[in-house]
Amino acid sequence: MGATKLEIHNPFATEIATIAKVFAHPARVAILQHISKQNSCICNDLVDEIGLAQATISQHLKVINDAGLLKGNYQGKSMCYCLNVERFQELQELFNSFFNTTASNCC
Amino acid sequence: MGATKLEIHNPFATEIATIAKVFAHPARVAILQHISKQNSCICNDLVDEIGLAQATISQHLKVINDAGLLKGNYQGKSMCYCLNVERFQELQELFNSFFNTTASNCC
DNA sequence: AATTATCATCGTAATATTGCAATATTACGA
DNA sequence: TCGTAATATTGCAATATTACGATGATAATT
Repeated sequence: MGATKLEIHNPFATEIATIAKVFAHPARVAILQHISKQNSCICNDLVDEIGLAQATISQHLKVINDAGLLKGNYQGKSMCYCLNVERFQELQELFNSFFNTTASNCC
Repeated sequence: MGATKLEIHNPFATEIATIAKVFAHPARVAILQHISKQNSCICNDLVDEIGLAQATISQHLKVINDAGLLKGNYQGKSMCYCLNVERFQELQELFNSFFNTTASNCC
């Protein structure tokens, strides 16, 4: 007991929760903001900007990337991260469909 | 080390993360869906519907309630929960403003 | 008042997440 | 290919979250 019982919930609820988890940490929100603000950005900038260790930033970037939200390619010695805007907007629409259907069903 | 360094992040990022956390568990998403679908609903129904123990449902309801998303009042022997639609839409707008500003800033 | 039904809270165990140091990997220039 | 800079991965400690049984509180019923 104690573990999240993921399997018992309906797929849509699980999907929304999975997406929400990506945004459920201020460091990841800040990283997304910074990446989009900079057009492209390297991990080292984020370390300075966010104020966490390089290993920690890299770990958060992995979570964001696993959600499909990054496009990255090497530029010289460093990674150039860029927001995958299509995927980002896809998640926004999923969220909005949850919000809209839930709210409209209500009393 | 290991603890979430909440205090170092900008207030907007922290706010978005706090909101996202509410939706970051499938049980809470399912609870919100069920509450809105039923117009009003009592905790016992949720226990049957979601498949978690009463204490666990109650705990999730507290998280949802702390976010201002519930209107509840006693109805006979049981609590009648109802979605606070105004607050719900407020959170939706906050989310959308994050999505929109982040996406529009991008390369 | 005792009983019953319903929900909240407490205590605790199990699991997940966060953060960092140390180390590994990758890419490039000399 | 050696050295260096940048990022990823690993391992571990600290903290947070999730889940549930037990208990407590409240309201309607008996």
